Amino acid sequence: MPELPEVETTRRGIEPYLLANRFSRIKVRQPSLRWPIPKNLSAMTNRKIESVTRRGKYILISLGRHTIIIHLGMSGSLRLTEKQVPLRKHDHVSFGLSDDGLELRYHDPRRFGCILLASGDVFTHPLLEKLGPEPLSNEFTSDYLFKLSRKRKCAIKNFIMDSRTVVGVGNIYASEALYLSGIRPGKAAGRISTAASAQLTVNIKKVLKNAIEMGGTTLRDFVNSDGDPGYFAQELRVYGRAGKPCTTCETTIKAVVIGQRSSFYCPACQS
DNA sequence: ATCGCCTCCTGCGCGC
DNA sequence: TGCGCGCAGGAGGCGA
Repeated sequence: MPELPEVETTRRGIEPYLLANRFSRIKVRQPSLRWPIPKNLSAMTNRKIESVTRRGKYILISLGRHTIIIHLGMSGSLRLTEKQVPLRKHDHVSFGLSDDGLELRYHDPRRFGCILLASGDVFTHPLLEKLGPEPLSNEFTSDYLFKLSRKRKCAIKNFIMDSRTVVGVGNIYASEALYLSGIRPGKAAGRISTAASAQLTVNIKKVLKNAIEMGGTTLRDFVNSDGDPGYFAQELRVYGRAGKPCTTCETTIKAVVIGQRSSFYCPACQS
């Protein structure tokens, strides 16, 4: 389940190899991802790769007029390998690079991810146009979060995981940020105080920044690595710790399901 | 407009 | 040790 930090780490890992390079061959083996891979993806060869950016959990590879949009879903990864390295099961797409004998491979056992193609302004693509601010940007402020949450009855955890509110907050970091902010995940978004909203904004930024920094340490040898920056060894305070003692007060951590997703909190530290 | 449920898919963990 | 079942999970889409 790549969350934003894993996606950003992947982006940073592949960027140096892609920039100013070209795809010499694009081979699609399994086109059935979340949406079918467009047939003309394979035609996107020999175009200069102008940038490798990220919007939310989408990796954007700009080829000038066209942009390849890649989402890793929950089991996807992108790895660089030498072309002669045998394919693994679930290596659905290979992007051969022209310069250096390397290949970018999209691997996704559960196929919840997607690879799409946009032409023109990628930010008007339906998947991108309604996205909220980047969590680490100056646009994501406590004031913004507070105002947007007014009169909202949904759980605060669902609210911060909604990409229209803010992008890139996945299930793990939502639980962690709410813990650090002393807010119960099931609390109605509209009932969050200004102080809690400020805490939450800061802590969302904090957990994501921490994880990205930890990811940075895995960037060495991105080529032929296991391609899975995966879950950084960041200490998780509540996620997956149901039944274990809270690291602050030793109260037993509780698990609840909110919006079909497992959520964890300390009944004493969070209200 | 907002909310909550459903869906896609495979690997894994658990229970027997 | 082996098998089968059920669950997890990002996020768009849809029905209420």
